[in-house]
Amino acid sequence: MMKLPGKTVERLSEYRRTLLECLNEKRNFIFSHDLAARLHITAVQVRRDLMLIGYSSVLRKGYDVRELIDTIGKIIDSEESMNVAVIGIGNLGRAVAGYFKGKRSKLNLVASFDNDPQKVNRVISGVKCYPYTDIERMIKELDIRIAILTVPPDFAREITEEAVRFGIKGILNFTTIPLNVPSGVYLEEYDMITSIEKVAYFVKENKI
Amino acid sequence: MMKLPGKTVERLSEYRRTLLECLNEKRNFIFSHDLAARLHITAVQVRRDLMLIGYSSVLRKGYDVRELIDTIGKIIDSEESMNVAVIGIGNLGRAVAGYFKGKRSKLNLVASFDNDPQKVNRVISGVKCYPYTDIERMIKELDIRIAILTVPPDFAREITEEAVRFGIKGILNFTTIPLNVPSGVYLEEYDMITSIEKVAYFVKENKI
DNA sequence: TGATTATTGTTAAATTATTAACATTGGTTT
DNA sequence: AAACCAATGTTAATAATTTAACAATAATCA
Ligand SMILES: NC(=O)c1ccc[n+]([C@@H]2O[C@H](COP(=O)([O-])OP(=O)(O)OC[C@H]3O[C@@H](n4cnc5c(N)ncnc54)[C@H](O)[C@@H]3O)[C@@H](O)[C@H]2O)c1
Ligand SMILES: NC(=O)c1ccc[n+]([C@@H]2O[C@H](COP(=O)([O-])OP(=O)(O)OC[C@H]3O[C@@H](n4cnc5c(N)ncnc54)[C@H](O)[C@@H]3O)[C@@H](O)[C@H]2O)c1
Repeated sequence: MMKLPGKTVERLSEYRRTLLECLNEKRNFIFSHDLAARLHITAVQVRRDLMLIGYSSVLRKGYDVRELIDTIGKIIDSEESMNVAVIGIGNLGRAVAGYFKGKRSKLNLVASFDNDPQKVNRVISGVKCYPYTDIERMIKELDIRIAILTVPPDFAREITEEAVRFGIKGILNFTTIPLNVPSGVYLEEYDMITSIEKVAYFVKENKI
Repeated sequence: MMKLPGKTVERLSEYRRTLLECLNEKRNFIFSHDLAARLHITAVQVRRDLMLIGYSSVLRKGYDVRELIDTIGKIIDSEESMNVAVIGIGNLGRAVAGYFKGKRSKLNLVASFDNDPQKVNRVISGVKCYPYTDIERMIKELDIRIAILTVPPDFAREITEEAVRFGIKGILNFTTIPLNVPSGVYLEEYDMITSIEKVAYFVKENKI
């Protein structure tokens, strides 16, 4: 399977989430335009994405929900589950940890790291917090591949550099500092302020 | 000024954040490639974006940091400041509120709403929490335009429908439910799980 | 001063992403 | 069974976004 466009990967994740909702509703088949409507995109887009992963519908009943969930899993999940850690278990870190814990079977949140003595060696939001000084050892011991970065901006660069050196292969950066990673490490950044400013801009423009 | 592409608006917000950092460092001028490097994009992209907003550099010293900050503000900020509320002041809501409070001069977080009796009528993460039942009155009284939605997924649709009816013009949706809004209302959605799954996918692919 | 260099703004080209078009498939209806 | 229909997979067209190319400008230097 050739590497998929990032946008398609994002949508596959969304398809799966939506399909899981379908299962809850005891819906076993779904048409492309139905799935599309739930996500407010076009049916063509759905069909095109599914074409890229080589999934075909059955009969004229639409896509087999369960089967498609599995197929998407085969594409976007890793074979064995992948371990994730939150670095900086402050306000945002706790929210993410609490939310994430136990959500995805193939992605396990196995640790958090912090340097606040009040926090280390406790279970916070369902996940054990280790002292940051142990990060090298724990990354190796727990085979952590992905880090969610929620430390104060000033520490983001240094911590990233270290985490990568110790074996982290993917970073989701919620700090406001753009990071540098060597090739071979995948970086995804999200800046809330940017999102809100974007909303504000289009609200303003609509008014005119 | 014609309506700018969403991507450009996002970057303008990022440029401004970076330029504010420059001011802190007492840097008063910056070259396009410098600004680009800090954000890990290309200099051409910076120049093209600035072209779109009609900003020109001075001399061969690069862009005047202070001036560019102002220019970007004129483009993406609204004339008078715009009021924002968080709906659902749980884990994520509190993180966002605490982070956002007092960050942007033109965007004021003026209220939060919740239906938990333990939370209403208290100041939480620096912002007053009102009972959800007062939302109609408060949106009007405080002239709230933008809502950040951090309620449990099951309530997202209904709350959105009401908020829009009461005058909300922009929504930043952090719930996992895709929302429907009428035209004239701007919607931005962000799904953390999707981001993490995307990271996991590319980590997996890199390995191969 | 005149050549050189660095940096810009802008047009054009390339790339990426989305949407449209349409022939195909197999069920449904008359 | 013939005509019709709904939905699909795929190719082609369109639109959006990014990158490249390059002439223009002014500072620097020999
Ligand atoms: N709260 C939000 O909604 C929000 C939104 C967007 C971005 N952010 C960004 O996310 C980051 C965290 O935000 P927050 O509100 O959770 O802040 P916070 O201060 O509540 O949390 C930061 C945590 O990092 C820990 N920490 C500090 N230095 C550390 C170090 N050197 N090593 C390990 N841990 C360390 C602190 O002890 C704390 O627990 C910030 O960079 C912020 O800009 C937050
Ligand atoms: N925590 C995260 O990092 C995270 C990440 C991604 C998405 N989300 C989404 O964000 C939302 C909130 O997550 P959370 O972790 O903060 O959950 P939470 O349960 O901590 O917070 C939800 C808040 O909404 C309030 N609420 C419930 N029903 C309400 C109603 N009808 N009207 C007004 N307020 C109501 C609750 O009292 C609570 O304070 C969820 O939809 C979740 O899927 C959270």
